[in-house]
Amino acid sequence: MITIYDIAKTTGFSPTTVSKVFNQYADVSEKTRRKILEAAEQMGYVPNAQARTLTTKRSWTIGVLYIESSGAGLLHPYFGGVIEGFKKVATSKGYDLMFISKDIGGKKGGYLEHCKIRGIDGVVVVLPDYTDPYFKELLDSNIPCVLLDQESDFKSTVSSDNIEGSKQAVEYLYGLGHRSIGHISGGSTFAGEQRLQGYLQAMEQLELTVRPEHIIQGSYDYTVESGQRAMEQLLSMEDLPTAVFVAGDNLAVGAMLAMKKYGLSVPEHMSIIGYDDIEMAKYLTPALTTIRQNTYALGSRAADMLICSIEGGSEAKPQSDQIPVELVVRGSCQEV
Amino acid sequence: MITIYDIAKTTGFSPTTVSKVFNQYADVSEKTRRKILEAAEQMGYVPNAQARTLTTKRSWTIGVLYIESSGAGLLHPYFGGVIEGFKKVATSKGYDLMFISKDIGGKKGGYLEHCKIRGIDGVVVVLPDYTDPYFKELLDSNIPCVLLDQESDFKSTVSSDNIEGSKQAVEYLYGLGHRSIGHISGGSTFAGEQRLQGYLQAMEQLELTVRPEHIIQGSYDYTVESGQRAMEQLLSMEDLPTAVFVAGDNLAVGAMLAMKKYGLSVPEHMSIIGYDDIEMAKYLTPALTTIRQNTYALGSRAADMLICSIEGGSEAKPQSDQIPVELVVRGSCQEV
DNA sequence: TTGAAAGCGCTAACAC
DNA sequence: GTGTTAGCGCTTTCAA
Repeated sequence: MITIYDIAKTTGFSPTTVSKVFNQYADVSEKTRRKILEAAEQMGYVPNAQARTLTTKRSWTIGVLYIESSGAGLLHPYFGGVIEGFKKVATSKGYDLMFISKDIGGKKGGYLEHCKIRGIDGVVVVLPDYTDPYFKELLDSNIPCVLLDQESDFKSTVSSDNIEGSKQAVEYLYGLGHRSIGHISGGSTFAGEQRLQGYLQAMEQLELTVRPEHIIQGSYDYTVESGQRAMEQLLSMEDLPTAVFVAGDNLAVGAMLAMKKYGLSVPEHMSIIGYDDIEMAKYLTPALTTIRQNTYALGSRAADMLICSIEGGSEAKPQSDQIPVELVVRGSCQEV
Repeated sequence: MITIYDIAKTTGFSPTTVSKVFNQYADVSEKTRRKILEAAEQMGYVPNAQARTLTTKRSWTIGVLYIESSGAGLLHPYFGGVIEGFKKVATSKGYDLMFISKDIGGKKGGYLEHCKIRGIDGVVVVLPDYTDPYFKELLDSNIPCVLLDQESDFKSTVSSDNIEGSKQAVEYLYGLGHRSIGHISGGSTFAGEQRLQGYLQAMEQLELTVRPEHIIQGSYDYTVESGQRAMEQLLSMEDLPTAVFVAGDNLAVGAMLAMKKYGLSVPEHMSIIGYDDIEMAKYLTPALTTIRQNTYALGSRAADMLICSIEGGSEAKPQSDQIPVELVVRGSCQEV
C-alpha cells in the first residue's frame, strides 16, 4: 500500500505537503502540487479513509435505517425510490451509504451503538413503526438524523404531503359525483394517520357525512392481503359507499381482488382510488387511479437536509419539509 | 469519547490488557476480564471501528455493487430480494454493507478505487450488464467478489438454475399439449442467454421445431414496456405459437397487456408462462404461471461464499453454485 | 498473566 | 511555501 510517506520520499517533499495537496490547501505552489499529483498517479496512490477518519472525526458515511423484521424493507417500492433519490445526492456530495442494523459484529447492540462504532456522520430513517426502543435511543442521541414520513421536534423530517394528497383524492371522487365515500386506512402509522386526517378534513369541508363503519383499518404494513381483508369487511355491510379512498396502492390491489371475488367490478360497482402510484398501478385492470408520491424527491430532499445538518454542526436547527403529491387519473373511478 | 486508555486508567490495567479483553484473548484472568468489562459498560465505552481497521486491515465491510444508471436498481424486486438475503447472513457474521458507486468523494474514480479507499473486505455484484470497464477493473483485482447470475473463472458466482428453470417451463407447456412454443427473451444478459439456452434445449429434447421468428428479443432491463413491444411484434406474425415462455415476469406483464390491447385473452388465445415470480404475479388477471426464483436463497448463498473467500485468504478458490427454481402454476396457461 | 513500545496512515498546529 | 511534531484509538510483538 502506497502512503503519503512514500510519495513524500519520492518527490522529496514532506508528508504534510503531500497531505495538503490532497486536501486542496491553497498554500502549496502550483509546481509542487503538480509534481506530487503526478507522482501519486504514477505510484497508484489511494487515500485511506479510516486513517483520515481517525484524525478528522468525519467518516463521510451515512447510515440507512429501515425495517429489518418483516424482510419487506428493500422490496417495498416506496423504500427503493426513497433510497435511490437519497443515494444520488449523498454520493454527489461525497458520502457513502451503509446499512445500519441492530446487530453489529454479530452481536445485538442497537442502532445507536452501531452508529457510534462505525463513526457514522448521520442517519436517514425510513421506518413504518417508530416505536422501537432502539430507534428511540438513536432519536435521543445527538447524531444528525432525517426521518421520513414522521414527526419530530429534535430531528429533521421530510414527508409526502399526505393530508393534501388525501384531500385531493376525496375531492376528485366528489367531483365525480360521489357522496358516500369510504376509507381503507394504513393502520396506525404516521402516514396512515395523516391520510385518515386528510380524508376526514375533506369530508367535512365538502359537508359529507362520515360513516365510521365505512372506515376500515388496514394493517400497518400495507400488504395486498390486508387490503383484501379490509374490503371484504367493508363488503359485508348492507349499505355500501359508492367509492372508497384506499391509503396505499397495495391495499387497493387487495381491495380490487376482494371485489372480484365477490363478483363485483371496479369502477362499475364501486370506484377505488389508491395512494403511492406503485409501478404496477398502471398495469392493473382497471388501471388504478391514485395519488402519486414522489419517492425520488422525498429521498433527495432528505439527503439535502441531512447533509445540511451534518455540515452545519450542532447549531443547525432541524428542518421539516413536505413534498407535493399528484393525482394520477386512470380507470378505477367513474362518475356516479 | 471513551477509549481503552480511559478504561485502562480507571481499572489500573494497561491498554493492552483492555484490548485483549475485547478481542477474546485467553490470557486474561477471569477476574481482570470482569473488572474491565464492567468498567467499560459503566463508562459507556464503544470501540472505534476505524482505529481497529487501521491496524488490522480488516474493515468488516462488504461493498454492494448494483446498477446505478437506470435508477431501476433498488426498485427491482430481484435486487431487493437478493440483498435482503445477503444482508441477513452478512450481518450475522459481523459484516456491514455499503453501497459502492463509481463516484467517491464527489469525484469519479471507479469501483475499484472506491473499494480501496474504503478498505472494503469484499464485494457482492448484482449487475445486469457486466461489460462496464470500471467493473472489469474490479474483476481483475484481487478483492474478493461474488457475482450474481454471471460466469467467471476468477471470482465466485451464484446463479439461479436458469437452464433447468426454462426447461421446466417448456416441459410444463408441453405437458399441457402445446407443440408450438415461442419465447420472449431477456436480451443479451447472462440470465437471458441461459434462459434462451434452456428453452432451446428443452425444445430439442422434446423434438419440437424451433421457429426463429417465434423468438423475440426483449430488452436487457426486463421492463413491462419491452415485453409489450415484444408481444406486439410476435402478434404481427400470421402463424402464432399457442404458448410462449417469457424470460421475466415484467416482460410477461407487458406481453399480457399487448394481448389485451389486441383483444386477445390469456390463456384462451395463448398461454403465457413467466420467470421470477414477482409479487404482483399472483394478483394479475389471469394470475401468472411462472418459474419462481429464490432471490433470498440466492443472496444468502452469495454471502456465505463471499465471506468464505474473504476469510479463507488468497488460497480460497472461487466457488460456483446454482440455486434451484420452482414452477408455480397459476392461471395463465391452459391445455390445448 | 500483564504491560511497554511501536506503528497503522493521516491531519493539524505551529514553527520556520 | 514548506516541514516538524504530535496524536487520532487501536492491536501486536515481545519482554517481564
